[in-house]
Amino acid sequence: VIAVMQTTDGGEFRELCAARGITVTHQRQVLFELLLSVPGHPSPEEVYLRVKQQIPSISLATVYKNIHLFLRSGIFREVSLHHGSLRLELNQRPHHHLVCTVCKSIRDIDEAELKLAAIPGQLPGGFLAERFSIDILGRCAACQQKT
Amino acid sequence: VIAVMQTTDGGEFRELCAARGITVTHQRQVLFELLLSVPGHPSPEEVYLRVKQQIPSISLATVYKNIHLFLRSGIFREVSLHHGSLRLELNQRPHHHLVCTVCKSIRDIDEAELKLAAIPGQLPGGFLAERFSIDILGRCAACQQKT
DNA sequence: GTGCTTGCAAATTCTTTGCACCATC
DNA sequence: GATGGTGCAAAGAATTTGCAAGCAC
Repeated sequence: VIAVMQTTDGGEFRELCAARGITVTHQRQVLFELLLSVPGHPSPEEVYLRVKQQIPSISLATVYKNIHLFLRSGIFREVSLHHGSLRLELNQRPHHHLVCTVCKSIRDIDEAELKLAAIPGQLPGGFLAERFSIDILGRCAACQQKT
Repeated sequence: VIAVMQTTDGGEFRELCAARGITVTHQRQVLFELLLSVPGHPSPEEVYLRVKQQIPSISLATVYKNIHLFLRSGIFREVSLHHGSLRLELNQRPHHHLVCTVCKSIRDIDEAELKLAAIPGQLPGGFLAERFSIDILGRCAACQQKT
């Protein structure tokens, strides 16, 4: 399911918000339109610097609050879940991860339990692959019950 | 290739260090043995609290420095690359990521370019999968040249 | 003995929070 | 006009850095 449409006519954002019970503000509207147009995987700080060009008075706190609002309501996603700090991988067996999007817990699953295709030898941009890592995102049993 | 063997007889760590030109210190040895025995995906802070039980005088800074040393020399890994801050996913097409372990850049690759197996419907621990995300880790073209 | 490592404290970076004022419904 | 949002500044995490003293080779 694609949460965000490609068009950018402004009315669309109001609909997204209406459907989720989110108040529409000027800051949110501009932030939303900007995020649709930004390439790559920007950090909140990078986003802030860009929005600032359209709303010079906007604060970094507002950008953070609204980014989190968008993430919570499923309008945008994180690249990979941000655990707030570095996490070490100590499991030496080939495995992948079941990551809970609610509590951010990580559970390992043996590679053998997933039937995988091989990585193509040839990757775009001359990228040299060394290994790969699959995150299966969803809800752990405990967080399903809390709903 | 498994960088770390299963045995924990102490001499092994010296070999690992010798092979990489790393100085062996008491702190490093204890940290290494501890990491081999810790389950899950601990943060530096969690690791610090545990090492402290064996070396009460150890500092958090030393734990950080040595964790990074271990990561740099390939003795341990991160769960997923830590970019220092939250990163937004704005690409609305189904895709995965080519992540450079050197410069930490993220390049998208269309899902169609990878032939994938489906996720099993039944996952351990009653985990409810919503989507999945593949990181292909390696070196981007630019970082390959710098070597 | 030399050079790298440690521990401490201070500095940075990233993110969140409290609060007075303002905009939206 | 009530409710929730914004901007500011301060507080809080997470991480890094500078430096004097100590350990490894």
